[in-house]
Amino acid sequence: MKPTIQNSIVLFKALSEITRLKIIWLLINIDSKICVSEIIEVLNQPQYNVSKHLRILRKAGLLEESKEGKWVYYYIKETDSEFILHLKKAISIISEKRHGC
Amino acid sequence: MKPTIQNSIVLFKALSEITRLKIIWLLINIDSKICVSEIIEVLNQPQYNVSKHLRILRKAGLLEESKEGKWVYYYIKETDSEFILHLKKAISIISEKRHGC
DNA sequence: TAAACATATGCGATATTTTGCATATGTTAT
DNA sequence: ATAACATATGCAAAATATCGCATATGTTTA
Repeated sequence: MKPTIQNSIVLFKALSEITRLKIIWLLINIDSKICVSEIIEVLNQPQYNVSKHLRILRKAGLLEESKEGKWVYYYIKETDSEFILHLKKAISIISEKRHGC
Repeated sequence: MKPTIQNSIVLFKALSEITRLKIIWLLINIDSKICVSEIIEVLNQPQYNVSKHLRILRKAGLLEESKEGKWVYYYIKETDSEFILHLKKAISIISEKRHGC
């Protein structure tokens, strides 16, 4: 299905914040799931902000979560949306330098 | 050249506002230049806002302008950035419904 | 059961973005 | 030169997003 312009805005907004874009970039590039505490460590951001940003990414349809005991893992949601596939390809091109720290 | 994460943020922000996304969608889909007053008419937005949004899109590197007499025409900037090319492909997929009015 | 750990969320403070208005700039027509 | 038209811009107000803190929820370990 083609996205509406409103859908598209939600996705572009989700990707317009640096911590969120770093999370997505990381997940696309490592190509596996990762738990919240690892994201906090890699990006060096407070727990509550990482948590809020993950929620926004999940609501936008970019991520999914799986709860495993104490931990919550996040991973890139599978999609057949051409729109999202193009966005992912774009993100995978972003330069690697200085994403953590 | 690969974009930095900061470059990417500028682009995603530029595309995160509905009037701006509509302008880009329009220009990609008509595949020609268009003058400011036409954009104002099609999108039914005040002149000063259209003008400001065009400026943001131009500064982000998505549009270029050409002044012709009284009028200023805007058009999609040619690029060889793979990142921007993927974004354009994504945008061209967005559903046509209700972009004006 | 209590403590420790991992994550989420409500709310006010702060920062950023967008809007609306007034006005400026530049061009063409009379 | 003046008027009419097309577009741009500065600034304050309004709207929105983000952050920081406190605290809540849920899970495991002692």
